[in-house]
Amino acid sequence: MGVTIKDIAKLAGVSVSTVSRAMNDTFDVGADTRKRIMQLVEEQGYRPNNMARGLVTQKLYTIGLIVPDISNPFFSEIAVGVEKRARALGYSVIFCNSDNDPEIERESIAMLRGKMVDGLIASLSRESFAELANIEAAGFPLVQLDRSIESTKTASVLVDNQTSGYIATKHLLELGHRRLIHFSGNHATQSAHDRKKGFEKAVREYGLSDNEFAIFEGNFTVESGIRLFGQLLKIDNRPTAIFAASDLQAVGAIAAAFDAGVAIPEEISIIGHDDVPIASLVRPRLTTMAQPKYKLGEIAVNLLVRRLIDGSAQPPENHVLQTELVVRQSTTVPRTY
Amino acid sequence: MGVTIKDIAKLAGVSVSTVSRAMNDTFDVGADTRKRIMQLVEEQGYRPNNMARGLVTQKLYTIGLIVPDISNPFFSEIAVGVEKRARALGYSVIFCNSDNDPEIERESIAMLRGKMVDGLIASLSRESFAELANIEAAGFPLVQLDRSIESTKTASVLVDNQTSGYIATKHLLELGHRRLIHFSGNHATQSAHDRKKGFEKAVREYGLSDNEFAIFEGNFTVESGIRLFGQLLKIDNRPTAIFAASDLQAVGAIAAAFDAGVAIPEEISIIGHDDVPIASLVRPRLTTMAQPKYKLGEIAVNLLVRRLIDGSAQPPENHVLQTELVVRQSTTVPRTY
DNA sequence: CGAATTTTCGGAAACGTTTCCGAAGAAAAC
DNA sequence: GTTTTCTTCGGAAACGTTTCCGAAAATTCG
Repeated sequence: MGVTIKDIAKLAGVSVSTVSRAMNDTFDVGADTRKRIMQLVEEQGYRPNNMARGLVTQKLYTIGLIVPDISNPFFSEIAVGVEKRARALGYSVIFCNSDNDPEIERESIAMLRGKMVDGLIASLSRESFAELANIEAAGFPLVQLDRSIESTKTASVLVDNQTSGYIATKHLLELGHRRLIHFSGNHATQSAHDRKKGFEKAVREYGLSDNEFAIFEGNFTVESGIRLFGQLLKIDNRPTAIFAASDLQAVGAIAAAFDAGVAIPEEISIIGHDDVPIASLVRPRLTTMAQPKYKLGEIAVNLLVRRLIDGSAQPPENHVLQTELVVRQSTTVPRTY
Repeated sequence: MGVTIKDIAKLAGVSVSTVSRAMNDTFDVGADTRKRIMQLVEEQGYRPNNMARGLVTQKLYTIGLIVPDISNPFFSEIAVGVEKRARALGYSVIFCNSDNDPEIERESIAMLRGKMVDGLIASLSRESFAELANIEAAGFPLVQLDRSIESTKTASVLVDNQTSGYIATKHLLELGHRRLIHFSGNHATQSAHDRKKGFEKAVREYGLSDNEFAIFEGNFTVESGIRLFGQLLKIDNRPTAIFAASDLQAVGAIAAAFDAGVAIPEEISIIGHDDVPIASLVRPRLTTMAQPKYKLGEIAVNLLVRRLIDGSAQPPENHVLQTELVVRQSTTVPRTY
């Protein structure tokens, strides 16, 4: 359709290869011819066809990004981190929503590979381990995002969810709470699993007995928070504090509390996880564990392009970032009766 | 790297073209040879290289998506709409954040075209009209998203922002409010412009005098809502109702109101725009104009692939969707003193 | 059974690049 | 002035497909 390298070559009266070299190499072409060529390029608005180029160089300067749901504020912030950093390095990104569905994940991976993306950044469900083994075996560059897998063969960037859960819970315990509940996240994810582990560890460490804490299984959504809070209202010996696996969940719980007329944090303290934008908007402002979301995305692409450039010379790095407790208004000391 | 069509051809003892036909056409190849080939394909895990294919067919089955900020819940919902619909139709999508920066927009468009995406869905700033003319002239398939441009040569899907602003304002007026303020959106966007128009129209229609309404210029962010509300507190003859150009802005205003101790909606009614998820989470629940976000994305890709298939046989369609007033808790009748 | 038609397939060009190799000419060395 | 070395360039192969064209084989028809 557009203007091609042949057109430029013809116009400049040189061969195709000379034009190519003029555009890529810095040597091996005369100064005046280069100038002439570049001028033509400018005039004609020539842009090399990356597909043709990719065919021979095996590099498309495109990376794939697979996340469960890009409308989830947690992932959308990661996505902008990925996109911005990628663009700065000359890459562009194809994204796919997986809905945490292993079937869609598999499909997306296959599609992306067929499209010859240079590498993949993915936040996969635990069911997709087999698929990951394939990717590894084929030597396809991959960095795991947010969700760790056991294999040490693949690069990853993730947060230390276990100590994050531990610190969140400890915050509650140190305030004096002794009846705790954890709203868990999607059990298919490693991070939900780890946060729960952290909760349990803290609770054990403080010597709480089995009837002093409980775990409500849920997922990361607002609806889950609403539902779980409703459930909580029905039990006797109501807890004085909640550790929600996500801010969305926590915000849902706060809304439900408001509607049920239970005062936050006076009657029940709530701590969330992630520090998404809503967290500081909701009243009371949500105490939460802040994830370095933007940074997660950034580091992921750093790791990936390093791998793309070095090949597999270096062993894969596994970055684990720490979260940060940000205390706002939704947690306080328990009421003394 | 992987297994190529030649390998399959060799294994099957047929020519390359036969393998190609076996995979694409439904005729022109014997039933038994086809079966043999397909079996090999399965065994060897062969997937055609889309880049090579795209080179000859000029179709990559990839579309570009340019939005100002994918972490904005409005756009992220649109994004899942386009991604899901695109995937259903066999396309994948490359996305770019433009930050409403014409420079980045230009860059992204050039990059996307070099990558030979089949078409483009974009939500561009008004400054990029010149660029659009180029795209049109080059016959590059484009559908304008959410933001209209004057040209009728390009397909578009957008909401009727003017009547949306009109209806929102009318809602306030019908409740009895007579001192109104509009928090405007990013002036670089057409939609902000149109909503403001709608506000003005309604306000004139109800015969408000110049000192009974005002417009505070801002943008679509939470911070803008907070800042503008602070500004509002300083004026005498405080308005009794606000029409905010976006929910984010409205939510910011509600938070600021909460902090300043002004009761919503008793002292000031607020209506937002978009109906993003936060709107129903915040207390009081936000009255707002619901945009069919997911649908916007869906229709955009429908329009685009229709164009991709038909070529420019059909004239470009311009879909304009209507918003819907959803009344929640943040608006009520004005207090009578 | 021969001719006409249909089915099934292979060869080759093409898509737009990059890159290897070698050649021609200019500059440097002797 | 001849040989050697650089510099600058062109030719051609290659990347992995699709698709056009034509040929061989198989089928149908009279």
